[in-house]
Amino acid sequence: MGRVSHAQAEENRRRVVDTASRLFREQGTQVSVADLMKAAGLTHGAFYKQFASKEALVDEATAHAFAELAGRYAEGLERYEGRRDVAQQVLIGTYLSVEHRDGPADGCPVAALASDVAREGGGREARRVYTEGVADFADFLATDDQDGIVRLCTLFGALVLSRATNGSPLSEEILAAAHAALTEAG
Amino acid sequence: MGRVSHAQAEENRRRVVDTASRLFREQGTQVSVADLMKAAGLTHGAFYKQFASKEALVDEATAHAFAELAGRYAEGLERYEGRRDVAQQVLIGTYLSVEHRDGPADGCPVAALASDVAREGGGREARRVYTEGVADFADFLATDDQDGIVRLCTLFGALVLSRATNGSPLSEEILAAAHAALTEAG
DNA sequence: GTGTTTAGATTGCCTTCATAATCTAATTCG
DNA sequence: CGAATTAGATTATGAAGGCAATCTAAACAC
Repeated sequence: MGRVSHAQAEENRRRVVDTASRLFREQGTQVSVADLMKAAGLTHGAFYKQFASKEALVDEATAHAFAELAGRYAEGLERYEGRRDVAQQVLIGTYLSVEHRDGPADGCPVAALASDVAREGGGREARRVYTEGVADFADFLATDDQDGIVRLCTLFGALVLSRATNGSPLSEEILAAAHAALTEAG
Repeated sequence: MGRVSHAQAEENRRRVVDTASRLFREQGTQVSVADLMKAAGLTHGAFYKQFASKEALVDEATAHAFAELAGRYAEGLERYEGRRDVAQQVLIGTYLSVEHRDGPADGCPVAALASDVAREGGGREARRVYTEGVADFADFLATDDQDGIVRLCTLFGALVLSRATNGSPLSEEILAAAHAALTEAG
């Protein structure tokens, strides 16, 4: 109840950010501070000792999610030793999987946060981080004869549409069609 | 202000649905009943004389938005006398315009409602209507040598990403890149 | 070890939400 | 014209929202 060690407090803070970054991706940034803190195993009153406002947390959680994503494809590039086309194909395969569709919480923040970022005010940190993440992702997806931006649109669009149509067979058709298109002329 | 004529009441109801379909596309389905009714020129108390619940209105407004969309490309097909490729190119041009990016309120519901529909419960009417709309849209976009689903993913993905990155030059780059890709091998 | 600091809990404030009941006036129907 | 109906306004209710003040106990500094 009372106080807790510096180390513990920092770990708690990290857990709040991590939980937020997952919950925001899953349910949107409008999840309540109370629900969020409950999910992190704390009470909502503890929140404002660590964060200035909910907005500040949204910014921080967004950055956290994008840092994770950046790490993931840096890791992929490293594993395939600069064979970028192979790393791309592997990523596309997992990106367009039903697991990714059904698990937005630890999935791509570009897909999960698109509408929240779009509806936020224009001058926000979250938007800057998001835009940077989109640019990096597009760079990663570029091929010799195809624009990375266009490939990202297709990849991203397929995931978001498959989520919105989930429950209908169309959802899987979307994943399959986009996968085929993105792997043929890679 | 007491009662109002049958005709007036029906027109009011229509205005509420229409306002809702615009506001939901612009700000998401979590806009409050009070704000919605104020925008429609009525008080929030009047709402429940016409609609069973907010959920019911979401369903109805979603269907309304999609009916409008269906009308729009039916009209396009008609205007170009079955020249489907021409109708497609015209639609793609307006779809990937900055006007469409900046005006979600009377824009494509597939793009505007994607995340709201995805986060709604699975068994909802809005989701069924949405899925049907996606299928129809994909059919409309198909070409001889390209899958309509994939083209829809690219088109839709570009618009949503350009909205989320709006304010950065990347936003316009996305629109331009997708436009080029979708018009070259049409 | 004593005193200060502080993480987290508890509680409360004020706003906003969806929904409902009551009130009011006008329209519709006989 | 008069009675019944009803659209919309007003007001109420209870839940949930963000945020802040206070409380408490443990961790640190000395």
